[in-house]
Amino acid sequence: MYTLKSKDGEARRGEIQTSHGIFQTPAFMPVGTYGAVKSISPEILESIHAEIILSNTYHLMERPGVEIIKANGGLHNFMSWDKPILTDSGGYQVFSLAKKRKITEEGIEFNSALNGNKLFLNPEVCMELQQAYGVDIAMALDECTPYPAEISVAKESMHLSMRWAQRSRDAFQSDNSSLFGIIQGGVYKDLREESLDILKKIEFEGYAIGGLSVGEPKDDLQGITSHIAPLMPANKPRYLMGVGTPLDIVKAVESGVDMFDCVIPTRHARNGYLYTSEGIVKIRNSIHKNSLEKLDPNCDCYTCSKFSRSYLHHLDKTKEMLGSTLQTIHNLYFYLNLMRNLRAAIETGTLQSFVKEFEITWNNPSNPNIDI
RNA sequence: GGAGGGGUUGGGGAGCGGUCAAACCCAGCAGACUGUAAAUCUGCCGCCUCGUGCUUCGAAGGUUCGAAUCCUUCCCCCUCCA
Repeated sequence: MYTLKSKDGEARRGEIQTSHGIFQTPAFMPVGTYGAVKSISPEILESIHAEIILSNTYHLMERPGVEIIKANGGLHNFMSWDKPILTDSGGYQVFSLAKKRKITEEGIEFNSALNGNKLFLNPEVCMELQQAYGVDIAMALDECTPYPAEISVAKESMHLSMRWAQRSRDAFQSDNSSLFGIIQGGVYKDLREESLDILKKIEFEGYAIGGLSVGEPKDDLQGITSHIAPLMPANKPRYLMGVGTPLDIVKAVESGVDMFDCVIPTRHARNGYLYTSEGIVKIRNSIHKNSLEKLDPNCDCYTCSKFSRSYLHHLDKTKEMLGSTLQTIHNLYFYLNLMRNLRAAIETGTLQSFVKEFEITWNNPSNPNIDI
């Protein structure tokens, strides 16, 4: 499934084969929680060269429900996207919907936010759902350990995730899709190593680092990632879940991570927070009201090639749907383009200088337009 | 001409003797957002020398310890009847 094409330091340039085609790594997966990347169509996704997207097992289970997706011929057909799809298991919802769920050894009980119905998710159900959706990459059910967590709590939580990982593996049977295990262990390196060892013994088609970017300091995010990524199997994909800012991603690629997903480009786009070659542009701010400039003079995306900042500002202020669409196109283009540039840098062995250059804009406290 | 109802801080609109610089919504200004309960949320939004400070609720008088709130006159607006 994974083919390594070249390396530059720890960084890896590769590609991953799925039954819905190949995608290049390092890869960024736009998030389409409910089977749609918010505000843009699959056609647009293809036009900005998205090669794989992420969707969500739990949210799709709640709405529209697995039966409707099955009746539509699977998730690809349902949403008319014929490239690879990865689904998160719902493990993150254990964390983000903390007030609405109960965790036991057996699984997770959710109280639906929609109608109060009791929903139940355990590794077996979770695997069954993801296989019924027909996704290319399924994730093991895990508990995303919150931050901060005492070492004893993080350890117990990690071990639960590992038992669930074994059950996920046992329940997952498929010839044309893959299952990834998820490393937990909070900000504790020894727990992370232990978690990885357990998962390696179980054997998955890929391995993910979970439970990061949940509020921990940047040093922990980078520290844990750079520590654990190089220890992950070299012949399989490495996926850092839920990360992150452009700088987070660049750093993690340097550490040898292959796959990313994050709501930042899409959610921030809808909130008028846009990534450009010069830093952040908050298009909602009044300073852009009269600007005839392009959003990013160095960007080739549809939004930047056709519209002025004052138009984007206007769309955002009037809450026109087109504003969300154009801004999402731009932010995703920025992310996908960044991944392209990273891949090219690894291929040519110039990642170090690429990162240095990147940090001039994105890791410079004296630049007001950044997001460290 | 007759009968009623109104005029409140940018707009809409509460308040109807003290707890009112005055709810709430919109607009405006800024901030947040990392495996999406998020096209969402938070803060600010009369003035200043920032305080038991000042000036506000159509205008001017009055009652009262105290008025956006009660009374009088005036000026506008709206509805209905002629």
